[in-house]
Amino acid sequence: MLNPAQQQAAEAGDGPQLILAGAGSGKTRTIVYRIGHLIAQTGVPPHRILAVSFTNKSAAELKDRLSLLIGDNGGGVASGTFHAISLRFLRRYADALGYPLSFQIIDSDDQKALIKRILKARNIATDRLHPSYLINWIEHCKHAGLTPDNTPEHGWNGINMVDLYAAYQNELKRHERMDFSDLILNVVLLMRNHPDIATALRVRFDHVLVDEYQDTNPIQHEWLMHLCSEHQNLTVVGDDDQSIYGWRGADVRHILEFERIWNGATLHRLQENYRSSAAILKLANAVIRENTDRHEKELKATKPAGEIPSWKVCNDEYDEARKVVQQIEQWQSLGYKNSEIAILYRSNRQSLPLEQLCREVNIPYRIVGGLGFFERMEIKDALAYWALLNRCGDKLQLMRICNKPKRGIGAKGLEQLTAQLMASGMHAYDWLDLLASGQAEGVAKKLLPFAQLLIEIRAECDELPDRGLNRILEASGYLNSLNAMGEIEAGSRLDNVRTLQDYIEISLMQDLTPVEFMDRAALLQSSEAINDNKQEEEIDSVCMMSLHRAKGLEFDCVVLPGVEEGLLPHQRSLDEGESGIAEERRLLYVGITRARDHVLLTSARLRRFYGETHYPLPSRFIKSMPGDILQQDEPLAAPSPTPNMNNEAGINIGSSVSHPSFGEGVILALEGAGDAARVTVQFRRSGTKRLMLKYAALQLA
DNA sequence: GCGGACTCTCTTTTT
DNA sequence: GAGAGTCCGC
Repeated sequence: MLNPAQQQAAEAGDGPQLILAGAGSGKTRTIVYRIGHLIAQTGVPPHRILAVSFTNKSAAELKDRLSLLIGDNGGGVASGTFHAISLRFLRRYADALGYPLSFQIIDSDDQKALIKRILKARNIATDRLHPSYLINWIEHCKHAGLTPDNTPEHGWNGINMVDLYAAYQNELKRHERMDFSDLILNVVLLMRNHPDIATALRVRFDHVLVDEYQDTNPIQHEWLMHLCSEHQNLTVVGDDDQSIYGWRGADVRHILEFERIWNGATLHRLQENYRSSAAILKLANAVIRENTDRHEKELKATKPAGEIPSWKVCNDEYDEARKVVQQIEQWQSLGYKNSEIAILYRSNRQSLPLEQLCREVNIPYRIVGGLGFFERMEIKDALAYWALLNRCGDKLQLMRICNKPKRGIGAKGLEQLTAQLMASGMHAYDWLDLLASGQAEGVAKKLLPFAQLLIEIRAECDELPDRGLNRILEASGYLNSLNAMGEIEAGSRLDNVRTLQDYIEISLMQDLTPVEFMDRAALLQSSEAINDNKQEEEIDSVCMMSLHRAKGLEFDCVVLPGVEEGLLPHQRSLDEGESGIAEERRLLYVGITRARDHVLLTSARLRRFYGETHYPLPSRFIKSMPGDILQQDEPLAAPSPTPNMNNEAGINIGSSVSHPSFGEGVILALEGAGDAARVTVQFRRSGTKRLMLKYAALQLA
């Protein structure tokens, strides 16, 4: 079943184990077998084993495979994402941090709104401090394990950032909310500052296993340290070449220096790739080889050569979509199922033209990720109603829906309402009860019918399969307010609400409490893993998702669209310099190694982004793929030099030039001749411009 | 408080 | 280019 290296890793004894597992080398399989080995051969009780992963998808897969191997639903092995496991701990101990155990999680939308409110209250204009910059900075602190108390002073345009961090944390606490990073940080704080809790958590597990270890950030590292320092039974599996979460604070050094950090760690290497054809691996190896600062290694193919991957240059994103569709149809004719075909892009917005064309030619597709189901407005509204009805909704949720549908509460009224609610010191749902009992004053009177409705419906809730969701949405007039939005929009929103109703019914059949359902919704945010009825999977559809989301997955056929400068590598990472580019290269490597049989890369010469037109060059990564490992439909070097345009400077298409005010750029096109000659230049910083060659004062760079 | 017109930002990636 | 956020007149 396992090859010798996998078996050695799976059956290793106690103590820290580092499994360096290349793409497609049977990583998850090895982890699952190791867990099986611990239980069956070593006699470790299943519930004393903790398996940690990063994404819901890989957590779900681990669970599935464990169930297959061990049966009995994985036999009670504790598993989940860092965030989900942390939440489980916090639901038990968060009171030690001054949080009620019923705290909720704030999603990124509400987080942004909260940050904006804080900035506004302090008269800090968004052009002086951009909200998302502040959010990123705070997250950065949290990933590093810093609280407002021990964060070194940081000024930005004369603004004290640490103050804002503290204010944000206060607001969160006041609203009884934690953000995603808090989940991890707060568990660490519990373990740092509460020896009794630290001990309780530490003795809970005898073995801890971590998947995708290359993506751990310092706070997760400390989290593991606390749990494992005593028994040292930490098994980590990962691949430094697939580290793609640097922006989330992931630090490859945790895996590169694992043996130094965990004394006496045993190293296992899995380098045989069972997934991809030799031709695909050749391409992947060529790409990743260019990165420095990595474990020197090369994936070994176990499969025959197969088809050489190809690269197509397209005119624009629609032409690209057409070529992608053509390729998909060809793969279909070879007998590949849609579900074995994936389109993996760098940025979610790239899906738009692809979706459009797939719809036109009737290729069923499924978008994984993008705007998450639980992030949609109508779902957040409906959940707020439902949570208040089921006595777990909080102030933010009441504020969210108090004027949906319109109840005559505007900005002023909202302010008063918040003040009243805060002054009461009550839970939002208790306060509504108080209103219903006739204690409403001022604006609060406008909420009276709603408060009474809640009490009325609660009485029948236990009988209803969705615990009153539909009743409250109907009776409150919320559904009508959706209907008023126009047929098409209302239709899809109502569909979503109905889907939510299904999810709630499923969760109730699984005996989940309302709070547990809210947790699930907050952590999953997209709807896939919640979906037990396989309805969606029955439609055989092409998968579209970001490269980040594709990590850990595999498909027969993979399309990587947009292999261009500015997209892959992404513009934002270009600005970060070498380390940013190295991560982009790993991203491409991850993309290529998802494929078993076929890979198609595409680049567009013209691409529209927020209304602007760009003329990207092919990705620099293409240069590390010579013609014998990548079929190119176009010669890579200088795209057909245009005849001499009578310019002494020797400027041609593809020439790098510099302009006194626009800076560096690349020539995209030449037209006309002599004094009338014009050039189109794509400047690195100033965008694309069409200039008279004679006056442009361009210099060859 | 509401609705319409206007302006401006946005999306790199995820829990 | 779309959707959200802001401003203003009613």
